[in-house]
Formats: sequence, structure tokens, C-alpha cells
Amino acid sequence: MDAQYNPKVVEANAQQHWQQNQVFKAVVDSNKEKFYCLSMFPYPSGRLHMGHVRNYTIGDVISRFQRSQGKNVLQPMGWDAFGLPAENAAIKHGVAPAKWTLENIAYMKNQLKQLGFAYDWDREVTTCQPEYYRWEQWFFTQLVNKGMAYKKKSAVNWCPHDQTVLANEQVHDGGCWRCGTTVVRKEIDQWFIRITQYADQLLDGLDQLPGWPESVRAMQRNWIGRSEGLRIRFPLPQAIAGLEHLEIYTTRPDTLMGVTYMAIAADHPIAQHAATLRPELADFISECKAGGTSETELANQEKKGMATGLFAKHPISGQEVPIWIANFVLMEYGTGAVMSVPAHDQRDWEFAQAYGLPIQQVITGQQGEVIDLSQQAFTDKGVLINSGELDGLDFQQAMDKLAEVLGAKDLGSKQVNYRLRDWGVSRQRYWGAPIPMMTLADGQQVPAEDFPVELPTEVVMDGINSPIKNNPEFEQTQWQGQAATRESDTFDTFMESSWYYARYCSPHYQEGMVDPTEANYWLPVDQYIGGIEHATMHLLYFRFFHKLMRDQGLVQSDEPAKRLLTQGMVLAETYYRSQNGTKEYYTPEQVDLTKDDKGRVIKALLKADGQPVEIGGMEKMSKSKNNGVDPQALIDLYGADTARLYTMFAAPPEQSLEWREDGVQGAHKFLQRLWRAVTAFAEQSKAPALAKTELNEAQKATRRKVHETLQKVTQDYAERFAFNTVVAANMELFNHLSRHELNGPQDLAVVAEGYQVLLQLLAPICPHICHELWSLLQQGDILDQPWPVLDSEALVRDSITLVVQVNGKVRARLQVSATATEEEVKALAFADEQVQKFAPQDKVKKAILVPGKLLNLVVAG
RNA sequence: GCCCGGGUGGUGAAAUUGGUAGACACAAGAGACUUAAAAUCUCUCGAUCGUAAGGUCGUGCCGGUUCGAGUCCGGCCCCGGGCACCA
Repeated sequence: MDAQYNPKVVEANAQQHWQQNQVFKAVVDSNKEKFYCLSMFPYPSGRLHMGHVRNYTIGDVISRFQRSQGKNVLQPMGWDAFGLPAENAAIKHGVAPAKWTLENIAYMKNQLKQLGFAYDWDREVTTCQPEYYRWEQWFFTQLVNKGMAYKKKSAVNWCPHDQTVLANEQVHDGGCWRCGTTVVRKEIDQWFIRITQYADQLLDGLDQLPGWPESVRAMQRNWIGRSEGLRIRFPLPQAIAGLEHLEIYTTRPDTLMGVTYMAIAADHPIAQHAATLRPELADFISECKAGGTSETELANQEKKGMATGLFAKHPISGQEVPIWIANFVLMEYGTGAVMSVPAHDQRDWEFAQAYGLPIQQVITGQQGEVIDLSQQAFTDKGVLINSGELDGLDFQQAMDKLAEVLGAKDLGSKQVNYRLRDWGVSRQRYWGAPIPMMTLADGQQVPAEDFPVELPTEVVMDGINSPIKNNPEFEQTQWQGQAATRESDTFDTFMESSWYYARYCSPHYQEGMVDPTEANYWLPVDQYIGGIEHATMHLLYFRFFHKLMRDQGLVQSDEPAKRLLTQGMVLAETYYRSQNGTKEYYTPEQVDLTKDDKGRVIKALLKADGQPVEIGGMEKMSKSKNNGVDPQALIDLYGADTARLYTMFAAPPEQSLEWREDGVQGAHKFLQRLWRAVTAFAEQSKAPALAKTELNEAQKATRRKVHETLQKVTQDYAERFAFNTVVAANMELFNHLSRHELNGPQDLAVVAEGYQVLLQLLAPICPHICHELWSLLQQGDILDQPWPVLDSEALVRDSITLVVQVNGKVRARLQVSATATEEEVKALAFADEQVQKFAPQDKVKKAILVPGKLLNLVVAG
């Protein structure tokens, strides 16, 4: 065996062994407990990035650990292959999206194989292939037939110059990324799925997911945003645009008597009507429509409004309330109108201040304290005042009373409302799964009956319009003998990623979306791993789709994944120069760093011109910041085990990971030391059987370290996902073993046991080197070994270190017998010089003993 | 703006249930080996005062609870993620 660690050879050997023996092929076996470990599949952007390496290493470590615990593990991989970047690449490089995507997949698949991930490649799924999306199309038509999918008007980002729809990321500072033209919101017909009908199930289901991080559950709870309030109708003096009332929803009905104006969306029918009467309103309405559809943009824009000159009647007082058009009210949320109470809502308060509208206090504190409304609104719930017969009521009493009073007049009722909106699945793009619908001559919408509705792949992109739009070859078709026009919008790519986990169970099944035998065995997913950025959207659609599939009789469980691990981002240092307000970023290779005497980076110079560049700090690795580290270079230089070890050691999985080249070298050095030590040890004469009862102190100490490590590491893998401390504990164990002097046969026996345990503990993280080194010490494949058994007798200690504190400060450390009583411990403590100095026995008022840990003596100040 | 995280030495981090702050590494410094370098091995390594023993301070900031707070509570600052057409 080579004395030098050569990862290229070691890794190729191990990977060949796994492939030849088909060791990661997952087969249904009702006698074994299954474990389905799923990592979020990648978008095939070209090459793997460090975020992928991190995500998939975590998944692989969990999979390999679970396998070592005797589980029947399924770990699949596939490609989220539809999406916008393929269209951009097509335009930029003149290559069709399908070709570009498939080439990327081939390259990235090879990279994943080099990293040694234990995937069952026979279950690979590629979402842009018709055999995948045909089932998604079929499923959508089932939803249409059930009334779960419908078409309605909804706003998109529209570039008036290019006459095209833009994604949010294609809108830069309110303008089109290509031509800079101010983007406007335009209403177009689009398909929606009724996720709001499942809002309560999605909310209640969160309580059944103790294996999901509380932060993700909190974000989903807030995203769904269940609220209880009143739907209130403000009568209009005369009907406007066919409406007799202006209808609003409020969660603060207790403030109803403080309403001083109404605010409606620019798209509201009343606003449209008002604009026909007053041209300046029409101008204001088009101004309101400028800008993108994103909530960030809407929340940050300056609040603007204009009075319509129209009034609504207050449902209780009958007073006239002016109706304003406001740019922060959106037609798509609720009823497109709100009642405004500037005294008790901060946004309304600011709006009232800006436009000189009256502020009427109707809520006061519980003790009737004086409220100052001159600086800000008072938004706490309290007691009603200035509200006629409602005076003195609290929030709940006021809501109940108003529901009763308004209900009697048919002007209001209690209502549960959700922030969650129905899922818009239409995209006006080419590279997606065609929406399987047709429009007949009379405008009727009918679902396709034959699947797949195939997306043509031999296309030329013009950079603006989808090649399947206004394309008679694609659009003209027949439905039951009638001429029909195909829908030329495609699905949101969140559709594909909402059910891929189920398709992995039977990726080649021809008879339906999922094979019930496989699905019922493998589902639900036992462990899901992916980025925290997916906390609300993907993970909510994923849970929703599972419930839709359950209600279609395709799967049996209520939730798709039992446990979820959200891994942090991979960050790296950025270097840039600012020119005319834009930043030009440089790669780490392009700069030289100057450090101070403590090793802190204080200056960065561009190699090209020797002039300084700005140090931008740690940011998420990305192309635009030029700070991405290509995992390929890392694999080529150090091997897969080093890449895997470093990503696991550098930070706990849920935190962001700061990339540092010298840390990678450190991980590599550890593997080199391990290699040298084990190969040298394997050349020693063969170790005899371990004689547990005949060990000397050093041998006992080493065995204790081995079994302490076994205990800690097993727990860290299984319960805490603390892979960084797994690595640290294994390093500690290695340091101990490599320093254990080999003086006799029992030293060999103890150290042999130690190295075998170490290799098994480390194998999920560094599988190649452990595979190879195991073969030097023992027969058989390390993958097939039963997990080491903890010897609790090896853990026993005769004496322990006990800390003595005085008023919480450490003053002494005592070696005491593990069985010492409280009296014995105190006697020892008071015999200590330091303890006597700070805590003379007669001054001690209280003593707190934490057995096995510390004694705290409390003395008077 | 709203929701969710995070902040500990020169650096990445550890401290699992409120009980010894800094495990394990990286960087740096010193030494051994070497003709030399690389590699390897050994030692030092939070700040500060002290010859030393040891003292004092120290987990973003301010305050609180407790015998005891990195950990719990209240307020604030900074950084990151998400906000429905990037995936």
C-alpha cells in the first residue's frame, strides 16, 4: 500500500467497487425499515457550486449513517430542468434551451459521481422530459375537473416597449432589464390552483411536523396568515359601476367609529368609474400602475393617494366618508378596498398626516391613560371611546356586538381571512411544461385528453417572445372534432418540484403518476434537506401538492416529509471597485492580500495594477459577485473526501459557511495524517484479542476515549445533525490513538479497536478513504459492518474534576472520587487554599452542589 | 415596510437541559529535524496587570431574572434569508 495518500486512486477504486456491486440500488423490502433521504434537486445551471456540494454532502452523510444503522435507504437525485436561465443562455449563446439543459445535466452528473454520493441513479428524474411532465399535465386536468384550478385575471410585470411579460428579476429599479422602459402592472388571464381551499389544512398540519425547524413552521404560519375579522359593507349613496356598497375586510372592527376615509386600489371598479368623471384621476391611476408587482417594491414605495370626490356612508353613523385611491391598496388582496383609521393604524396615520385628513381617536388604554396621537398612531388593543353605545367595550366585545348589529342590517359579518393567495401557475414563457388546456371557438376552456402535450424542442429564441406563442403549428389543434386553440402559457416551475419526490419512487412507471406499491413503501420522505430560502414557497407548494395527491388517492400520508433540515448558504470574501455607482467584482485569484501581525487582512491590491480594491465582506457565492469557488478545482486538487470533510467541519449545517482556502488544506492534512497512521499501524504484527479486564491505566484511558467518542458521535449523527462536532470528536480520537505508545500486545488490541471504530464513525463523511483503510485492518466492505457496540463499562471513571466557585467565580478545581458524598466534597473544598481565601467557612451562607460538575459557595458581599 | 435567522479570540467554530467560555481546527510566533527548502514533529497563542502565584475584564449594545446567564426575559444596533414570475 502507498505510504502517500493518493485520493485520485483511492476514490476511483471505491467508486468502482460501489458501482460494480450496485450497493446503492434501492429495492422495496418489507422486512427492513425504510429510510427515504431526499436532497432538493438542482437546477442544471452548468456546473455544481459549493451550495450544491454542501447540500448533497449533508444528504449523503445522513443516508450513509442511516444505512449503517441497518435501514433500507433510498437516496435519489434528479434535475429541476425547466426554468428561465435556459432561455437566457439560449439567447446569449444561440443554443436551444433543451440542448443546453441536457449538456449541463451530463456535466453535473459526472461531478456528482466524482463526489461519491450514494445515489440510486436508476431513479434519476429529469423534469423537462415528456415522460415526467405528462403526469403533471394529467394531474392538472384532474384539478380542473374538480374545480380546483380556474382561470382569472391577474397582474404581471409588463414592458410596454418590448410588449412582453417580465419576471421580477428582469425588472431593475422599476424598468425593463433590456430597454429600461418603465415597467407597468398589466392584468392578463392566468390559471390558478385553489391553495386557499387547503389553507386550514396547511396551517394545522404544521403542528404535526415536530421534525421541521420551528423557524420554517413560523414562516409558513405567517405566510398563510389566518386572521379573524369582519367583512363590512359601506353603503354607497347611489350605485357606482353596478355596486351598491363598498366592501372591506378588517381585523380591527373595534376601530370602526374612527374611520375618516376609505382607500381603494387603482384597479377597483369605483376608481375606474371615478376616472371617467375626472381626467386627473385617470393620470393618477396610470401612475399607480407603474412599477413591478413585487411586495418589496410596493411596501417601500412612497405612499400616494388622490380623493375621488365620491363618498360612502358609514354603516353605523351614516356619515359620509370620502373615498380615496391609494397606491398601496392592491385589487388582488382581499376586496381591493380598506377602511382607514389613522388614529389606530400607523400607515393610515402617515397617509392622513400627508394629506391633512382628520384623525379620530376611538381606542384608549386599559386604564384610560391619555394617548398622544401627534407623533404616531396608537395601535394597541384597548377600550372603546367616542363610539356611542360601543363605549367601554374591549376588542372582542366590540367585534361580537358589531357582527350582531351589522349582521341584522346585512352590512357585515364575521369572516376568517388568509393572507395566502391562490397559486398562479401560468407563465408566458417557452421553457416550461405546456399547460394542457384548449380554448374552443366559443371561448370555452377544455382540458387536453392526450398526454403529453409536448413542448417542441427544436426552436429558435428571438429574445423576447416565446416560440410557441402565435405559432400555429403548436397552437392549432382539435378537440372532439372541433377546431381548438392550445394554451401557449407554460407551468410555473414550482409545479415540477412539488411532486418529484413522489416520482422518484417509480420514475419509469407507465401506468400512472406513481406506482402505489413503491409509493406506499417509500413515502413519506424521512429526511428532506435543502436551502432555507425555500422555507415558504417551495415547501408550502410541496406540502400542498402532497395533500392534492392524497385526495386523488395517489399517496396515503398527510405530509410529504417527516423531517426537514435547512442548510445555510456558502459565503466567500468579495473584492470590488466602484465606478460610476456600479461595482466591478474581482475573484480572489486576482488580488493580493496584506495581513497585519495578527493575521488579519488589512489591505487588498489588484495584481494587474497594484492598486487597492475594496474588501466587501463575506457574501453568498454568486456569479455576479465573482466570489464563487468551483468545486471541480477542489476535487482535482484534494479529492472528494477533503471537499466533503471541509464542508462538514467548517460550520454546523444550518449556519452559513464561510469559505476559506487554508481550512481546506487543514482538512486535507488530517486525511494525510490518518492515512499515514493507519497504513503504518496495519504493518505492525497482528493485534491479539482484547482482554478487557487486564488493561493498564493508559490502555483503559484510550478505550474510554474510543467509547466516549462512539457515544457522542452516534448521538450527533442521529439526533443533532452536528456533523462539525462529529469531525472534531474524530480528530480528538485520532490524536489520542496516534499518541498511544505500542508497548505490548494489548496496546495493539486497544488501538486496533480504536482505529476500526474511528473509520466507521468517519465513513459517512469520508467514505472513500475509510473504505480503503478498512480493508487494511479487516475483511469485508465497511458499508456492511454492523455499527460498533457501546461498551458502557469502558466509560466508567474513578475520579472526576469538580469545580469550586465562590459567588459564581471559579476559584479551584478538585480531583474527587466519582462516588464522593456532598460532605466529602465540601471538606475537600474548604481544605483548599484558594477557597479559604475567598470563602472562609464561617462566611458561607449557602452551598449549591451540582453532582459531578461543581460546587458554588455563596458568601455575603 | 413585513416575516424568519444570526452576532463568541487574529479566523472558522465548541459549550447538547441555566453550571469550568474558547473543545477541534486554521492563521501567526518560537523550536527540532535538514547543507537548504518543502514536508513532518514539539511548544505558545482572548485582553490586561503581575517576576510568579494569581488578580481583573471578556460571548454585538443597554437593562433585568438567578447562588450562577453565551444560554432565559425586555429594549436597541448591525448583518443575512424570504416577500408570491430566480430556483
